[in-house]
Amino acid sequence: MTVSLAQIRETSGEVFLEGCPTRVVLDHIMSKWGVLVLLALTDGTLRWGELRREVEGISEKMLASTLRTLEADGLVARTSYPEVPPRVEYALTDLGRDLMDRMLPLVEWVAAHAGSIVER
Amino acid sequence: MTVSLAQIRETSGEVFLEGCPTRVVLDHIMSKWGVLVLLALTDGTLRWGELRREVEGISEKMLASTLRTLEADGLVARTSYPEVPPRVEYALTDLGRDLMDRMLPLVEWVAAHAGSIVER
DNA sequence: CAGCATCCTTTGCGATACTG
DNA sequence: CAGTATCGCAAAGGATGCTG
Repeated sequence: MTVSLAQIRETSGEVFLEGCPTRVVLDHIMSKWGVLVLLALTDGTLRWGELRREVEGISEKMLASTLRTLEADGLVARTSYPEVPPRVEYALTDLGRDLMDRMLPLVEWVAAHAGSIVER
Repeated sequence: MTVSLAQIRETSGEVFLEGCPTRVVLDHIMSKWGVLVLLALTDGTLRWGELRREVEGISEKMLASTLRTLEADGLVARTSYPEVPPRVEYALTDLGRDLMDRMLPLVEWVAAHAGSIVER
């Protein structure tokens, strides 16, 4: 056992309580589009249009709101260049990269097992 | 860097494509209630009622459907004892424990950082 | 106790059209 | 190009009541 649930309870014993900050952040980063956007940015900086194409199926509305949430959380940095036509780039912050270091093993595991899980 | 996105692309290069199995499983285990139920069961076996009380705020309907999904995915095992009154226990399967080994570090990180993230 | 069925409200989300 | 605004529907989810 490398990690214990007890440790989590110590750090934030409220995980199972409504309105707990952990639940809020969990909802952001583990949302359908949240993970995919974060995952896409793990590759490196991407522009709005690239992001939209990379995360297949995402609507402009959802991309916008997902990015705004992640930016507000300090996980994604938005840089806009004062050019014409406008160019805006999105990248993970240090915090975001820190997060993805923990999330990638999980996503890897899922990617490796998803096939056999779904085919039941 | 311990893991790379490239590895994920190799394992399941379709993560960013619609209908990809990885997306489906991701949606199950990273859903609002999915994580919390899995997390609760990391402690050990729980009965229906205990689960309902542990995961504060979950409705019977959502607990039922979440458990059915996770059971169908082979992550949670349901054991019903032929007694009166009925007793049903839920526990992680080996696959489920394997999954949680990867998810706990992530949840731990979130629990540790959620406070400072939300207060922005 | 451990659920399922039903109804009904709320939310998420897509589609479309428009702007700096 | 990189968004915002508005509409409308379908799905998520809550409340309640019923059952083996």
